Amino acid sequence: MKIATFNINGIKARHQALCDWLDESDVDVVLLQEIKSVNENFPSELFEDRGYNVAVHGQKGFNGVAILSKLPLEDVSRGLPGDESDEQSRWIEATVTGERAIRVCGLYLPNGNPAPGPKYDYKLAWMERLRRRAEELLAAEEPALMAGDYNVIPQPEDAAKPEKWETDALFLPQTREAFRKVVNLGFTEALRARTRSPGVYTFWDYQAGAWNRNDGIRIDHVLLTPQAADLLRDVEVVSELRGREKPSDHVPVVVDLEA
DNA sequence: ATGGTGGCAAGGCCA
Repeated sequence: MKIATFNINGIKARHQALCDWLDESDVDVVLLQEIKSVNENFPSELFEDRGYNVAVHGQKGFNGVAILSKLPLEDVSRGLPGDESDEQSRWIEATVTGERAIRVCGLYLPNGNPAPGPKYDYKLAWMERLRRRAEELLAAEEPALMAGDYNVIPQPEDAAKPEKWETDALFLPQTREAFRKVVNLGFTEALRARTRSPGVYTFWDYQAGAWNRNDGIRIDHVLLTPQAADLLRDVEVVSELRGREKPSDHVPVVVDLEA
C-alpha cells in the first residue's frame, strides 16, 4: 500500500496538478494539507472519478486537511484532541484496510512564526497535544502512521542553509526538542530510517529562486509506529513535481507499506 | 534592512 503526504498549498489552484500526479502514480492513500478550502468547495468528484474515497476537514481561506483513499475510509476523525477551543483544521485520521488495517493520521502542524509570540506558543501547545495522541497510537500496538507538514526541520542536514533558519520557528531548539519528544516515544521517521538523507528536501520557497538553487528544507515527515515500521518497504520524495508548472512549494513524500 | 513569491478571496493574512 502506497501512502503519500502532500501539502498542496490550495486545492483550488492545484487540483489539476494533483490529478495529473494521481493519474501517473499508483498511490493508494494521499494525506493532503493546506487545502485552503471549506468542505463544500472541495472538488471531491475529481478524485471520486479516479476511484478515491474522500474525507475532508476544511476551513475558510487557510489550513485544511483531507484524505483521498482507494480503500474505504473507516472511523474518520477530524481535529486533534486536547483543546476544544481550537478552531483550526489541522488534523484528520482514518483507518484503511488492505491486507492489513492501517490507522493513517494527516497533520498540518502550525508554522509558529514569528517566534517568540502567540503563534509560537500555539505551535508548542499543538505539539504537546500531538505527543499525547501519539502516545495513544503507540499504546494500541497496531500499524499506524502520522504524516504531514510538520513545519519542523529536525537537523541541520535537513536544510541547505541551516544558518538561515537559526531564529525561525521551524528550527528553534525548542521546536526540534518537541519533535524529538514525539519521535522518541517509539516512532520510526520513515525517510531518516531509509537514508542519512542530507540534501533531501520537501519544501522550497517560491521566493528568490530557492528551487533552482536547491535551497530547500525537509519539513514533511512520516512517523511510523513499530508495527507499521515492520511493514515499510520503501520511501520516496517526489521532488520532480517542484519543477513543473504552477507547483506547490512542497512535494509529496510516499511510503510503501507491505499492507 | 529590505524585498523577494504565491494562495485565498476580495483586504489583508498567512506562509
